[in-house]
Amino acid sequence: MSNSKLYKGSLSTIILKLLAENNKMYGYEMTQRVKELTQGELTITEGALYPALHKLEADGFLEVEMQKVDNRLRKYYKLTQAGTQEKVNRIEELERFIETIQGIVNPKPSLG
Amino acid sequence: MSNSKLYKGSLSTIILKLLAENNKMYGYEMTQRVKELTQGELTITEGALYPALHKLEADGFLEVEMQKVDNRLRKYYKLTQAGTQEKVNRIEELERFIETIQGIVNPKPSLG
DNA sequence: TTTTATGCATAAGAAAATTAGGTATATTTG
DNA sequence: CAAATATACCTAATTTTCTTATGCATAAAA
Repeated sequence: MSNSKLYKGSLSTIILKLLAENNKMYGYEMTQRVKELTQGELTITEGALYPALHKLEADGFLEVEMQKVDNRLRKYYKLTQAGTQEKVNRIEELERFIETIQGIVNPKPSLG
Repeated sequence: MSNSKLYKGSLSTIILKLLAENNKMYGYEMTQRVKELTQGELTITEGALYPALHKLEADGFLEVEMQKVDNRLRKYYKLTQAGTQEKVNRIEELERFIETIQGIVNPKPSLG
């Protein structure tokens, strides 16, 4: 319940941000981290997450390192150098979007 | 230049908000108003706008009134009662999204 | 022993944009 | 006056990015 809609386009920015803060993470871990960070408000579905990770990797923003834990396979992702820069761009873009939309949704009454 | 990305899903919320503030507007006017309000940061393309307006109308949130001005036809939209309520819901949802994503992008350091 | 959690993945379909075009009238500019 | 720009609507093809529904496999909990 009370699940905030994920606006399309914001997922890869979230992934980049998580990796910028945590050095390396695996997919399942990201879904749990987002739940924590948002107190359950946002659920990243696996059907969205894995393709997004694959695309970021294909675009050269992430690199992969496999690791076996408890006989289960984990696919750890970390930012490449390009990914570190891309994270900066995407965060800027997201923050610009938020400011911009605030200008529409909470318009300041014009002075004068 | 410097054109903030429109996160998919936010357009219809913007439309509802504009109509809540202006009683009635026509499509072209909305594109211009958004440019003004965002100082050119956001450009609503017509290929996105018109289908979105038609969908909001089909969903019963908007009603239409034609008007001829200078021999050119304008299609004025206004909120229905359902549309007025929907606007409240969408704005809430958008604000929840913004808060939620702030929690990821600008996480408050945990206390203690 | 069955369900839940962990961990990856893909495929079908829907939603919502972008891009590129089309029509038409009015106004501005060279 | 002709050409370009602004006003005003529209749609079709494509792309992007989700949701929903599966599937496989191991580990832990009920």
